[in-house]
Amino acid sequence: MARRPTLKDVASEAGVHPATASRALNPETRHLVNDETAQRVHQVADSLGYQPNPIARSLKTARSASIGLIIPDLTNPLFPPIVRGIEDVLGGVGYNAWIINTDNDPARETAAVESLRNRSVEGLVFATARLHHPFIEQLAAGGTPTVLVNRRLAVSDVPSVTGDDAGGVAMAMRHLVDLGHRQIVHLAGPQDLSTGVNRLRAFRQALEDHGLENSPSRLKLCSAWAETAGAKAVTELLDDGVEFTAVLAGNDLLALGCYDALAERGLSCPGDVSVVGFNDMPFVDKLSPPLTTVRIPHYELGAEAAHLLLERLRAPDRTARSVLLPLTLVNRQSTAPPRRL
Amino acid sequence: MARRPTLKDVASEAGVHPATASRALNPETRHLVNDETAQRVHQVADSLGYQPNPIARSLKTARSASIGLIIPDLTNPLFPPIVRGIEDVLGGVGYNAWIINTDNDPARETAAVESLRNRSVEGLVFATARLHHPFIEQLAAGGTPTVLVNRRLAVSDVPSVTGDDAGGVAMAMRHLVDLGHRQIVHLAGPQDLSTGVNRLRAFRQALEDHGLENSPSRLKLCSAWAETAGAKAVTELLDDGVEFTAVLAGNDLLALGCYDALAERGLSCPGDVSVVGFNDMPFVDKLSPPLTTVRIPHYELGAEAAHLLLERLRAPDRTARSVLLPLTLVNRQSTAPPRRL
DNA sequence: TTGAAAGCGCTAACAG
DNA sequence: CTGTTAGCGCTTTCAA
Repeated sequence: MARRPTLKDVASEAGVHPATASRALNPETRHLVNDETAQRVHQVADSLGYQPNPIARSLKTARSASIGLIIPDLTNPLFPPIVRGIEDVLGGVGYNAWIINTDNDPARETAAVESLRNRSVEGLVFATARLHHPFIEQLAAGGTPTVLVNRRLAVSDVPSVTGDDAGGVAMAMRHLVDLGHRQIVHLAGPQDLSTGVNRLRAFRQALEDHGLENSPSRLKLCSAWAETAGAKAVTELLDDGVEFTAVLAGNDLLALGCYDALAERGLSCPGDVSVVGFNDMPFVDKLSPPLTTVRIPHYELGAEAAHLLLERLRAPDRTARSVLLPLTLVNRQSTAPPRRL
Repeated sequence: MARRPTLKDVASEAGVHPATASRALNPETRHLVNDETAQRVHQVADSLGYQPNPIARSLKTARSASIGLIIPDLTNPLFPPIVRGIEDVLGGVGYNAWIINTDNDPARETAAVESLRNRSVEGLVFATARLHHPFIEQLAAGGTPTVLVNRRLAVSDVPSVTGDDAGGVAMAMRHLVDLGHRQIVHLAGPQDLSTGVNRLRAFRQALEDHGLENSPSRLKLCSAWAETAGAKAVTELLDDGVEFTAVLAGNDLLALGCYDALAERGLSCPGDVSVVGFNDMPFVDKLSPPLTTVRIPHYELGAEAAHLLLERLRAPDRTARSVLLPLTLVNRQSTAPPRRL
């Protein structure tokens, strides 16, 4: 197999110095070279099938046209669309992403970031942010271009791209109230994540806005975004005799658990209890009943995060900006007017 | 921010030549150096927080401790487990993967592979293989270490890791026959993919094995692994008055379409028609009825593919070997004895 | 506008 | 066992 041509090959074939060939081939520096020469170099490069060696370039420039993407777990259906959004935008400008799964293990996170830095990644996108996340804060404070996606930090100027949870909850609650519901419970997600606390906060706000009683018994804190946690919460609610006609689940998995618990007690959805989820995961439209849920534009979240990061790379001194993407209520069959008044 | 220490820093701090430091730090060559010296070098490296620069190493060695992984689309729930299986195994030996989504576009595939080679990836894993796939065949013939996962080529010695479709279909068919079904239709997937043809072939074999009539009318070729294709196929079957009591769908998406078509015609599953899927995608246990399906161990497929590739990298001359992983039937509620005899 | 020269950080002959 | 030397392929001063 013939050795791949190098810049030197192109240069000698075109009768110029390698430095000139480099300048001619690099769009950034092409203007420094005689137009005619540049064209010749390009022709030779094409005919030889020359492809620059990104490794050599990285070594010299300490840049790599790549970024690191840190996610909890690729098999969680939330993340693939985010990843694709990021990759599609990056790909458009010749960048690539290294994807790391941390399984929410801080040790893996730090190790991964260390190894990414050795690879000279130019920036980092985290989908793993907890409300208090010293590691990320340090990194960002240390000047590493960093963007958060899907989740954000509690107080910080690290730019983030997230869904407008407050708006989403408000829509969901209005929907339930419009249907006639007055006794609504919330299955809140982990309170160390921005999504968990923001949705809970918005739930309380909505109760107030609609003049509904803010009864502590109508709130369940779930320690994980998991079906079992949702089922457990609803079972306890039922056992405690809490009255409710609707459930706002912190996410779709919790809503799924809710379905399970309801079914186990012989309660029908939406006949006895309406349920609203969050995320619009794949296939929740295939449940029975199809789940009414607040859709988060995950692909767009990723795309926007990539844009933000690229912008930071180009203009590091521009002030950080976070973006909130609008959510939409997907109205399916798991919500209906309450049976009892 | 202090410059990261280089090998030279470590060497001078330890009072040795950089080459010695290199040998001491690299496990492969550590035995070439005095034990005492090596220890000192390691200590200095630790205290300085030295991390080798993989880019410089790659440039020198033309190896990169990374491989390329070419998949159709990360948002298809089939692939994330495969990816994780691969990454987990590779990670264990210090390797990483570049993930590329092709969206089944051959042009993107060739472009991606080209760019991966520029990055000196040491091998390639394809999850995009079609039965006839000249590009992959050329690559493998050209000496690029290549492994296929999930799908394989028609005739070729390119090693692959796939599920045992024949065995899976046999199990599913036996299950249906044991329930009493005699009129079984197959929704076959795309016939340019090994999965599509292998399952169809196994279906025919099973008909023969069980002494069932091989009626052409009981077969529908679907042009895509998509819900709409499955729905269309079943609707046509019904319109044509074909008699059947069970459907073996080529995959879960096709089975989903089958559910839709059945529901639209007011037929119940499994009361009127039993349905078996393929893959055991996430959440098919939440459908109503929960889908009986043939489970493919996607994570293990990925892990095995990574092992195979690593082995090829270590011993390129060993003869290529393909592996077939056993499938299991997940018996849920979409199958039952036929109503009519 | 182009060439010369140096060097990014590392490893691999080769000598000693 | 260790040091010397050279160079992977590219970019970037600096000088002409």
